[in-house]
Amino acid sequence: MKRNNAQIARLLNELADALEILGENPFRVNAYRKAVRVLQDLPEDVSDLLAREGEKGILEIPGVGSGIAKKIVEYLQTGRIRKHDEVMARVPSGLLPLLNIQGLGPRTIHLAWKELGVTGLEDLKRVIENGELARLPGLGPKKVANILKGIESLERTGKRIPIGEAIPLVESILEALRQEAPVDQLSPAGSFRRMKETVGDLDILATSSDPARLIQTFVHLPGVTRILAAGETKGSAIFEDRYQVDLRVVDNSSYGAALQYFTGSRDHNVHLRGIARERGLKISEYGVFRGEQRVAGETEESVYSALDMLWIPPELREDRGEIEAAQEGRLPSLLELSQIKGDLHVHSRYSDGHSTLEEIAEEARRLGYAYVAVCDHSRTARYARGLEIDRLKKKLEEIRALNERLEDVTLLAGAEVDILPDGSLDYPDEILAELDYVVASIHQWRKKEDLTERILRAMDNPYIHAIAHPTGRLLTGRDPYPVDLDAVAEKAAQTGVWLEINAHAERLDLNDPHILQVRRRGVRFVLGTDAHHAQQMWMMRLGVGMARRGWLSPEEVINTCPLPELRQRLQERRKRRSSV
DNA sequence: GCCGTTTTCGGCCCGACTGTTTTCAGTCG
Repeated sequence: MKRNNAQIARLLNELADALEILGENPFRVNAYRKAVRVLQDLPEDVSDLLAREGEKGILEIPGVGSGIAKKIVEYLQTGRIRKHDEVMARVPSGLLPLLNIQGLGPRTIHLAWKELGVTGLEDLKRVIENGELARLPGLGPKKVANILKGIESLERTGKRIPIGEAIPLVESILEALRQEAPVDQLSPAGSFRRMKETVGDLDILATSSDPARLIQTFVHLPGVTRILAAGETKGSAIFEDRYQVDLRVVDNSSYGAALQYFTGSRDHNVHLRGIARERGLKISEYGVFRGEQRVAGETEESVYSALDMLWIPPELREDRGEIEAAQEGRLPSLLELSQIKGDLHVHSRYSDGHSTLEEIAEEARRLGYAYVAVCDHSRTARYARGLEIDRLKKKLEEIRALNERLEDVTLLAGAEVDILPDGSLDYPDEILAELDYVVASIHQWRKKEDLTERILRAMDNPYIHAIAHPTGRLLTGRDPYPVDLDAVAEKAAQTGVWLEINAHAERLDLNDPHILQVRRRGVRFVLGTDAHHAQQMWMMRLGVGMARRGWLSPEEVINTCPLPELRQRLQERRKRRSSV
């Protein structure tokens, strides 16, 4: 996210928190939160936008009207937002984080503050312990116990879950429910189904001949450490002290409406509801209604169709233009996992991977791939047992020999070559020329170093095909390194270098906002799992998820090519550069 | 605070669940 956008989003979010605790009009609070989400998603820094188009450009950001536009401009000019300062002066800052406690909302925080003088977490724990909180009107022992558990849960984890971590859990739950309970239809929903890079709660939707029994089975599955709710239509449980999973059971006639509703995103649904209202329709999780009459709901297709639009793939449902595209019949034909012909970034035992070439080939065959590129680290990457040239040559020989024996799958001799501080590459050109496929990447950099120039220079080398994990971010813990992605994308389009969508669960780099930012420049993308064990090659589906969220069609992704075409393209890149 | 092919004012998604209630408020998604 752009720096000014991130800062303004943070201030507006604080402002929203504080106003909520003060009891301000919830719609106003919501307007701030909406602006926060839009700013976080905006591909351009608002200062650039202001410089280029003036305040009118700011006003064109959806969800930003005159009030918030003024605050954005004020921040850019003074570094502050007066309204934020004023409101923050009225609310103890220690109260804001309390909104993250499950079971505790703004009304109760307000009450505890005004009645008991609570100004932070320590105060809150005190009035829970001494029983004061439970004596407030509307509260009682059970609510307070619930809040206490919310505090414990937040102190234990509180973090969003990477999608790659959620997938095995959700699939094991779905499997268990199919085996042990009366289920008919069953699907994940929520941000998990939209393949967001991190998910909060996990949502599952089902139909059943015996909903009560299904819900009871669910909340008593192995792994459940706490039951939050178990009603007629909804069960909610914490798995392994960490993952909240909600199961909702609905009637077959409203399954599609419920799936649509619980898949979200919230912004997508709000937008849909607005369109429904204009047409005298009402959408709920039970269906689409005209007055009392249900006009759609059995399938998701029927819901979208009732609003005169095409069914929208879940990965697009973020209110980023997909609704307009669906109305105008111009939704993209999205990349599918089944179209991926090979993995173009896997490590072997030669460097820091754990699988042999045979094991990698076998897994590729099992996944139905035609090829897989084994890209081990180059010599400078000593921490990762990067290959000296003699070992690289030995690997080349082994790959050639193995390819003689392999029938369905071809191994491509590759390397993940470090881009050195001066922008040169970690192997000489004559060595790179012997390799089928070369990705270049940065693993070491100085604090505050702007890496743009280094990457741009590397792209002048005719022997590299792609830039691996172009922003260097790690999903949990490390921000992107300072790099001007627009400049990189522009050069990539010029030179025919591809940009990697690194599908590793800990990276997802590029992610969907990055992809949306750069794809309009006409760059091509390549997917690689960066697997360090053959068993990690399943993560390709995470990369496909990012690509779909980035609106990519198969033509934009190199590894949808069959092997002969891929070889041709690999050669073209080298010819193209040498003829310039 | 935002927004507008019925609106520049009056809406803004809305239902489930729980706990505290004696008909509903708070929280959540």
